[in-house]
Amino acid sequence: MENEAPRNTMALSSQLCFALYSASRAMTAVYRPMLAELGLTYPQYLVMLALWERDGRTVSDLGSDLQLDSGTLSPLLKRLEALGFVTRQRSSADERRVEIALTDDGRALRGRAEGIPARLACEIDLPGTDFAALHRTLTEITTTIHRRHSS
Amino acid sequence: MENEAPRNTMALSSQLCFALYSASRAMTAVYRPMLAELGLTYPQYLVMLALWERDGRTVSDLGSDLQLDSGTLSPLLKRLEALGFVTRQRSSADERRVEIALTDDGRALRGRAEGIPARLACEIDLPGTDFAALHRTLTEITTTIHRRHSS
DNA sequence: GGAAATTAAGTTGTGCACAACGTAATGCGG
DNA sequence: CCGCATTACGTTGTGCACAACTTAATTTCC
Repeated sequence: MENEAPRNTMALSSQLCFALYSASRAMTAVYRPMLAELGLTYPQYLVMLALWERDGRTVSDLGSDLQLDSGTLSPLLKRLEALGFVTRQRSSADERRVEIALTDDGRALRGRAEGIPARLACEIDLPGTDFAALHRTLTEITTTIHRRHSS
Repeated sequence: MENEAPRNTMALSSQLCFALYSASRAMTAVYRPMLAELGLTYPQYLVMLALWERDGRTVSDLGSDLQLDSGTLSPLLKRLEALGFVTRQRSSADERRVEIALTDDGRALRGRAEGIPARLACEIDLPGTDFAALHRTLTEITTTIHRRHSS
């Protein structure tokens, strides 16, 4: 009972942010070898997921989905283009925009990626864990932060 | 009812990993302006938290706390040394080790950082959310992944 | 005691994140 | 229609993450 101030407020292990940061990196590490088989990094995989869902988006469309700016996406998309998975083309209607479209190889990659969510779920199988609730909570935190920050 | 196959398995928004990744980045973004007042980045703040808890650790001690390797920590610790918050000194007992110790400035910084967890909690206040449960679940995921990967 | 394995840090190179800035195209108010 | 703000994308620079490698010190085992 040496101190009755709020207990452990500054302990690394008690920080929610650190738990998030650690869990996110650990999860990415599980994906890494699976994605390496496809030749993708984890952020590249997220971009491909967005494009498989809806093809032919602009850089800023993708940016608002992933909450990434052009400083991150521009070089990433150039690498995906160099890998042959997407094309980058200036819109003729609005020369400021760059349309990102899947190539045949990019579309074909989806088939090879389809097993990943299941393999992942298997690797992090935790019997007592409600992943749906976790997903909801995380999404709510994220959207709340974004809402407050943009106001 | 267009399709009875596992619904949305490949949708970006349904990926737990994406929810983790987004929440972690959003949370870090909330910290950034507060930490900027102290002159720290977020990973530097985590290292300082670890040192405030126990001073005089080696690089690999810190690495096992934060799950970071020397490739990340060595330059980060050099920057903390340049900022005047830590010293780096080869152990005389074992010349391979480098002891990281807080300077007076480094210890003093703790006082200025003490308000941060509370300010943070205020910024992401979500009435219906059980943060303790979230913390437990995230920690369990992280430790499980680490346990399985090291085996 | 000495060779070989192990451990601790550091370095190099790649790829995010993100801030700050630059450029060019578009929209818009007068 | 013209100046000016806005939008879209790109570039530059800094700082993580992480893999792969290097160097040097220590441990282990014969």
